[in-house]
Amino acid sequence: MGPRRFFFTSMKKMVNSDIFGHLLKSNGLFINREAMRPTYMPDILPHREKEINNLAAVLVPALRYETPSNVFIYGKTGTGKTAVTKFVGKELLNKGKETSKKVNFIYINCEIVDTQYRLLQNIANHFIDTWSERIPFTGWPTDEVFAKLKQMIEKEGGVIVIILDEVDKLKGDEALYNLSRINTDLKNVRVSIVGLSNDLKFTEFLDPRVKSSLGEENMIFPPYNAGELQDILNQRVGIALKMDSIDEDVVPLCSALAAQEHGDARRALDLLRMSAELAERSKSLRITKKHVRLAQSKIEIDRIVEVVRTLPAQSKLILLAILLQEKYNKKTGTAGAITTGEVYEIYKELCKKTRTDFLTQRRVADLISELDMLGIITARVISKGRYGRTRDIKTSSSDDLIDILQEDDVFKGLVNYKIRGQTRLM
DNA sequence: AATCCACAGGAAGATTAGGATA
DNA sequence: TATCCTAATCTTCCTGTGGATT
Repeated sequence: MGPRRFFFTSMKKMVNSDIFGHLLKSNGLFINREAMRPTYMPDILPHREKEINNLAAVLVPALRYETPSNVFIYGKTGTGKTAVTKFVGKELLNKGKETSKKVNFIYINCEIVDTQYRLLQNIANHFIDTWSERIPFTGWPTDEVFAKLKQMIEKEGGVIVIILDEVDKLKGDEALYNLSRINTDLKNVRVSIVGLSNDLKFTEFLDPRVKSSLGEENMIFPPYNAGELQDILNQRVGIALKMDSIDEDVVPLCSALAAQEHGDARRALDLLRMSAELAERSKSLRITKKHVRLAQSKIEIDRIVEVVRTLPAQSKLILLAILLQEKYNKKTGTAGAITTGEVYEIYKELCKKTRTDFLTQRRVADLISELDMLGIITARVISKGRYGRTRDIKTSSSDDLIDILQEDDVFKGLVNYKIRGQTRLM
């Protein structure tokens, strides 16, 4: 053991290994980095007092062992649905403990837990330490899990509030139907459900029985306006950052930019956090508008890179065709304006090279407009008079997307693919 | 004013994939 | 495990059209 230990300690001295220590010491701008993460739960949620009170009013019967109404809450992303419900839930639990009432509060994100089986399993496993053995990931018939769940919560007693975040992601409405009727089979315990959704039309094509029983109360969270976003950001700045580490026009800028994007508080926070991190990395003493601009473009680029990376193969081939044509045009000095037809021809060539079978032009046209909607390219319809009507296709990001496509093994050989010198009118 | 290119983009049917059900 | 259902994907066939050219 001795020599080995010596080896390592001496290594440490030899190599310039204290990279983190160096970064740790360089006094950054943060006091509490966590406070800028979207998961952070502040003690006060600005501009949501009304929503908090409304929800609390609906749930308060739980503390008297009465069944609270089921609630549906709508609101776009970043309007504080999750934060408000979690906040109220926490308070409810506290009050329950204080008054020694049996109140349970379960939060489930249906985007992750998206089938009836896993939903029931998830709820049931909340009570494992109070009673019984765990329900396995798979194997049991669904109705048996349901029966077991009822048995378990009956034993638990009291009132159980279940939060279903992103309910619209839940597959099939059977789960909701069963849950909404669960109270009829229970004596000792009351269950109430709070569903969160960012899709206003969600209930429209829901089983009417579920709709009426779950939508006893409805709440709508409006988007934040720029001023409200400023208050939220300022609150976080106070917790997260050192004094005097931020220009006073930074928060208004972040708020304004996020307000344009439907008042999404998460966006605003991400933008601010990224600005702060960029400022810190560039060893600036204060966060300035410059950093916000940088952060904004970085977020945008990150988004595009992520989207491109997860694109289906066919779309990738189409995108590559566009990129190659663009490169070719740049080299030959041909002016922009790539048409659908041109893209399709190259796309077909690429498919032959990769031994992929190609889609029809009709379909490719749809995929092109899909790429347009994702913001990777811009494709607007133009008329070239006698020479027809087509789309004018350009990549919208100046960044080199070819590198990202190259990660895909299939594309390795294609990136240097030469477009045949085609003589084309105009 | 008439023509006509090179597609856009709608409708409907076929095919496929993934999940539910027996 | 087989098969059945549904939603997404893709094809086929189609009609429509802005504006340079004739």
